[in-house]
Amino acid sequence: MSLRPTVRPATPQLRRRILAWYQTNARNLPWRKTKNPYRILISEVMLQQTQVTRVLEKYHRFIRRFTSFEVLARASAAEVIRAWSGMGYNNRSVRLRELARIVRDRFNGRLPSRVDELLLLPGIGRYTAHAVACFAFGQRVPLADTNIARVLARLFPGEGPDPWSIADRILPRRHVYEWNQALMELGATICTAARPKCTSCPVVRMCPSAFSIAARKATLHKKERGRNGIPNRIYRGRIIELLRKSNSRGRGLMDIGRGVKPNFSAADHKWLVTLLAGLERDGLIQSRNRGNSVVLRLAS
DNA sequence: AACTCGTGGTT
DNA sequence: TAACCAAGAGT
Repeated sequence: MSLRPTVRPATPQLRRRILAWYQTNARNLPWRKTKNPYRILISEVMLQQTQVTRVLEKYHRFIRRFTSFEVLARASAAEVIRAWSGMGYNNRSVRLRELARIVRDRFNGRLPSRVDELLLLPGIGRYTAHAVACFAFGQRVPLADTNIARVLARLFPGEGPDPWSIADRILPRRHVYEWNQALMELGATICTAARPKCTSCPVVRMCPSAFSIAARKATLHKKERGRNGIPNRIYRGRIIELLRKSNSRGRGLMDIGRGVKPNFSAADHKWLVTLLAGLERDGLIQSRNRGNSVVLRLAS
């Protein structure tokens, strides 16, 4: 019996090369210069489905205005929603404030550090829980986001569709913070979805997919039929954006509808009412009927 | 488990 | 220009 498997995994070399590459190629991102759990959490939630360049614009202003869980918990929903302007997925801002209140009321103002505790908080799923555990609390946990999933799928084709199991298998003992950041960095800057820069890749020699951009599997997904084929969330966003500017509008539904949808007609009334109910249910707005008109405002 | 939730840049 | 894409989460 041999002392080691006949086919030695290439992971040691893979780790070395990727970590070395990261050392000299890491972007200078503000959330990489702190281990403050609050700031790490804010950055990770902002980064959900949102480009780094967009987050960079808003991150500083947000944490300067809301400096801690305590401050964020004390703010009104409307304030937080306004500060979220331009970020998209406005539900995240509401959940972030709810999270801050839970941390204040039930965790003595300190963010839990364990993954299983983090997962119970609103707006925190598997990715964010692991990211916070690793980046803020230094824990040795694997990480898989869309970048890492793409990198691993190209490096290890045929190991199944679950990036988490691969990430777990190749996770190094040490330098886990740098490792997880490096995998994301590689996916974001080199191993990109559209035109991977294989000539600049530190592990091109170990990559079965090098220079063979996997034919984008025809994304079968998402109908998202709204009005005229435009998803409802677009109109939701327009309503929120309107309310960010003018706090309250006491007008007819017709006026509100015309404010967010061209050619808004009486036939769209029911649709708009449903839309507003959804926004209210999500804690983004409050609406009151006042006779023949409606008063809308951002939630308090 | 498919669907929904913004926003704006890139192709 | 229409489609795609971006540090996912909730239902």
